[in-house]
Amino acid sequence: MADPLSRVFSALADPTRRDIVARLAVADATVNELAAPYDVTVQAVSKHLKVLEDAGLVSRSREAQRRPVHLEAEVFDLMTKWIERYRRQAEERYRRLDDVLRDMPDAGPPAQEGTTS
Amino acid sequence: MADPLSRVFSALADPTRRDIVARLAVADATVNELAAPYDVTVQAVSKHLKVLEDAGLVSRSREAQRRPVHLEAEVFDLMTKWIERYRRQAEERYRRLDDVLRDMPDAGPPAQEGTTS
DNA sequence: GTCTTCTTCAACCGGAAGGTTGAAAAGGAG
DNA sequence: CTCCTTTTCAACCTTCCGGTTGAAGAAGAC
Repeated sequence: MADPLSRVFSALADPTRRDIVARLAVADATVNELAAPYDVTVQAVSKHLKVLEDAGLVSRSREAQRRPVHLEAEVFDLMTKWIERYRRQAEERYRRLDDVLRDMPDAGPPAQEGTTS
Repeated sequence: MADPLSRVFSALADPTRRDIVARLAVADATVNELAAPYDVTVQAVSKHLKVLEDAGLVSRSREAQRRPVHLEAEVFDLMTKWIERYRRQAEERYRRLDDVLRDMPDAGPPAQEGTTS
């Protein structure tokens, strides 16, 4: 899976990873601290962090043996832009459909609407 | 995978499905029409549409044998809200960090627990 | 040096994802 | 009714994903 957008969406498709992101939004944390609340092994959380890191959502620095994890907010823009683009497009299309229907009082389409029975 | 947010993120983690969404933002389409550009079988696209439908991103009506697929824009809000929340939080924290660093020319404690008096 | 802590690497396992082929519904069109 | 089109269902296969255990790096602490 090469493209960045897929990596970000995929990374956030997991509830545990979203929870990690939520906690990192409050404060940086180490792998051990992050793993504490969950009943999975530290290794599993380390894997989750690798996924988040590959997606560009977090970065890790070094501080003695510890590797504090930091949330990188910029990548969110990628998603937001993608989402907003198609949302706007879809909503505009929706609006336009309303207009078309208003301008078309006749010309019975096959849609089984109420049909003025 | 029960929760709606995971379903939406997961659905959009696939490039083909994102492309389908992009095309549906322009106009509704049938399964056959949607499948045409890709070099996968129609069945595969039908599966993709099922994923998108389960995520609430598209809906299907019935029109003779055809099942026109329609993009539902509302679900995007779920994601947008989630994303914006943590992005804002992270950015605010970033700003605050700048302030802290400016007010703290020295004194480097390991900054373990919060104790944000 | 040795010990301890924090983290990651490697191998493995079960299940879900995305693809295929083949057949079956569902509904016109002849 | 018989065909044809559109779509989905059912198996099946392969790869990826999230989890495990066990061992190995990395960097203080003693």
